[in-house]
Amino acid sequence: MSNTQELYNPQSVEPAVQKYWADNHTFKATENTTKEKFYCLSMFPYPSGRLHMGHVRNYTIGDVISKFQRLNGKEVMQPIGWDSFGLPAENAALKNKTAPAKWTYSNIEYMKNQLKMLGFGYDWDREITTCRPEYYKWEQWFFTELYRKGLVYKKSTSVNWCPHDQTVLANEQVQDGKCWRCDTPVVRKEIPQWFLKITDYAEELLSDIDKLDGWPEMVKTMQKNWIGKSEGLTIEFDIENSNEKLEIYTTRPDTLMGVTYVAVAAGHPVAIRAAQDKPELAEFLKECAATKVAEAEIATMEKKGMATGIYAIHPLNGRRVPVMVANFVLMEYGTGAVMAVPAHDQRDWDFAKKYNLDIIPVIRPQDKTEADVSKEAFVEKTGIVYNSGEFDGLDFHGAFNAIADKIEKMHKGHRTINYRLRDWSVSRQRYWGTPIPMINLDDGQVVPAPADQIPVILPEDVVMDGVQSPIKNDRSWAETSYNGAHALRETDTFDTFMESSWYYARYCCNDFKDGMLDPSKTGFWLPVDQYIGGIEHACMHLLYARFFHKLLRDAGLVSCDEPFKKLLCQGMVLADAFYYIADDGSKVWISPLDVKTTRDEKGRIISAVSADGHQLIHAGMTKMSKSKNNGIDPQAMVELYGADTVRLFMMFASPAELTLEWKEEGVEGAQRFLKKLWNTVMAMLPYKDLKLDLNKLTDSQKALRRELHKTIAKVTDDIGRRQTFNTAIASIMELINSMNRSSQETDQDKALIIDIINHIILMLYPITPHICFVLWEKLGHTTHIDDESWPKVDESALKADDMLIIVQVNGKVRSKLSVSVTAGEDDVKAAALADPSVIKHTEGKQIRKVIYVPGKLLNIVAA
RNA sequence: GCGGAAGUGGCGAAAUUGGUAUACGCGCCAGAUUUAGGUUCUGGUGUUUCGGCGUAAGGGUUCGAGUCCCUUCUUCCGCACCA
Repeated sequence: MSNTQELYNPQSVEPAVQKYWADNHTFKATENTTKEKFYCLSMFPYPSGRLHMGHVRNYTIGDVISKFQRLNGKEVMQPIGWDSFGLPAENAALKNKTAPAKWTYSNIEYMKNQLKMLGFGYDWDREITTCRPEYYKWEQWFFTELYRKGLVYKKSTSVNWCPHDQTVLANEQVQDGKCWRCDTPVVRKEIPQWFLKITDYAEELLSDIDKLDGWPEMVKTMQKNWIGKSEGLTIEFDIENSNEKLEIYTTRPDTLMGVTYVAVAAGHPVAIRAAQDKPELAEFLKECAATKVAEAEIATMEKKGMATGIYAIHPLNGRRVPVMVANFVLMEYGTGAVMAVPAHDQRDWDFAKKYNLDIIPVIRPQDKTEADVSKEAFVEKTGIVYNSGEFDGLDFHGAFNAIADKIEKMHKGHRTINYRLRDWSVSRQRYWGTPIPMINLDDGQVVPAPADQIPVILPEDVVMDGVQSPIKNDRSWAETSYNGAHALRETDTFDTFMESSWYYARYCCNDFKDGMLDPSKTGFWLPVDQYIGGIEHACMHLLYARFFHKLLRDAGLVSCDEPFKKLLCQGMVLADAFYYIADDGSKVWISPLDVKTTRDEKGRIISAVSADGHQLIHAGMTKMSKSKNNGIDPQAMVELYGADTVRLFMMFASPAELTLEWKEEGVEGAQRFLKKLWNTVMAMLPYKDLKLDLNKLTDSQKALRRELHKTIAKVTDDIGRRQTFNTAIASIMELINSMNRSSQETDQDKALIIDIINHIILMLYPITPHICFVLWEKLGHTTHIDDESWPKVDESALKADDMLIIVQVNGKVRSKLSVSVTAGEDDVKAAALADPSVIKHTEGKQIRKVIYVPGKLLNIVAA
């Protein structure tokens, strides 16, 4: 390499290319009807202050897909915005003695520049910031519309309550059952909240999952399970010496005759009434209220219960069964009461053993006369009913129907389709969110805010006290009037999932002033062709957005049934974590950037030492986090290696759906690849105008050109269909390796290499756009690479004269034969049987069978 | 607890429809270049008693299994107020 040759310097290349894109509005999307549209969307970031590697991974994937589709002739819209309401802003405001709004806006400014440094092709004219009234006013308007349609209601539900601060806590703010601010034990408390009737759409949300061809199976399965449709029976139990009824729901009516007790939630009216004259029960109800409102918490805690002293009457056999209060029964699910069949439900069995309740088996295995329930419950649905009088001998379905018929005839219940999905509680008792546009009149009536009071503006210049929302503290904010009468505004704000449920639609018309959405624009762009985000959103965000989309459709604002055609869920970003134990016994975590490792001959890490000389323990690869001090700052990486290197590494190191392990050596490898590419192009520049004559190719030139076109086919398929970006890059690397090994003597050789280089640069452009932009220019092209087309496969180049046949004997590879593509099965068989290695392994044996997979493999079965 | 994934060399991974296990990269080893270190270049790199054996463990289907079926183990993600 000559000293005068220009070196690869991403720090000068990248800002220049980014400036060109900004000046020329290269990535502006218009409703250009001559091209097919492609809407590519990455989940918008919460503006936490700085971009993290998870963002960079998400947005790199989105940008690669966008630039690929662009070269494939699509009108691509790739927008970006800020999911800017939320809890962290309140905490940060308190810590930094500022206001959530101010903190949020300055974060947005900072992060916007970080996004620009990475070369993402966003249409910045479509930017959305959800905490701006121009955005949330439409959300408020829409909510009042839903209220008028009867899709909004108010009911009481449990929240985490800190008795000391007199405030509601998020699950995140409850640590070990205590308030994170004051360490007071947290209790559950019932407060009235606004709900959206997502259950009205449960059936459609479930059945439309089958339309989502472009979604990963696992996400669809998770959503189906989340919605949790079941068919069962609602049954009324009479209460002894009372007119009250106890309503329960079961999916196992076949076991009804085995009910030995009924369990109710601690908040159930029957439990509360029973506790009035039983102090120990009242004490137990209090204990039950002392847990967090998280399902995982409740499902894994010790199951506890207490008898109420009340008895229910079995609707079929009249048996007196005790009513128990159980800490694992939730008021939020179903009716807040369950029937218990300890013989055929493991949780009921454990509970019955613990509290000495009867266990009566009523289902036996098909091949036995009795079920053994002495050690565990018999939970199979495949058994036969017994001990159940007239229902004896029936199977699950037979018993289900017979018992359901009987209960319905007795007017003691009815068949019910039930969903695990619960209505969406949208009220939050926090400040930094969209004010709920409802008004409480002095006479107790609640009405939606009239159109002329929308937007209900959230004041931005506030002082946080760390406990109570400023709009709850400031009564004057709530003061309003309704039809001339005095009234008070709702001071709760919306769940932030509200904003993220429709932002994708607003991007189509972010400056539209006459309504929430412009149907002519949403009709053009929607549905989103490709959505990209983390798997952690599989159930909640993606389900809420699908629900909202159907609400928007029913309001005539969008015209399709589903918002996201294709979905890609990217994996987390991990990094090495190292620590040493300090004198006080605590772990001191050292950033992987400050650790020196030594390896043995195999490359295993044998020791790790920190910059200040501490021997470190390697805790393995874990999710990047503050607590383990293993977060890698994307900006520092871009400054050190350049955006193209960071992007290349991210796309190459693992498939998009799997976790990505951040390794400095790997990043260096990506940079080495780009340097080599740069140097190769520089060295070939003098020959850039040589033309390839396809009629005069030698055999080895034909072979290399075949490899080029095979690579084009593979990269096109890998990026466009399979979305396996890592293998696309690997095959480009293989092509470069072959090219470097090839002869470079003649003008034809050099012309072929120039041809290959031009194709490689086009294929790498979606991944490493800056270097490709510059190299394309240097190769003398008169148009910019942004305006080029994706390379096409020349089918004639793929034709080969020979093919490789794998020859196996009894399934083990014994030989590889190169035969003419015209060879048939008999030719291949004859050649294989003449092969010395095959002869050696078939000697003295009889050939029983020969299996031929045309053009690929021949297996000789010999014994 | 419930629901969803993942497990292949020293490491990240590849093998797309049941048909060559380990492509590509990292690391490591050796050599060349360099005053030295780094850089760069070239070659090697699952294991082995050289028959084989090898895809978390065990079993099964098949001419043929990383891939399909059954059992078990381990790790990760979500569980409704973090976003």
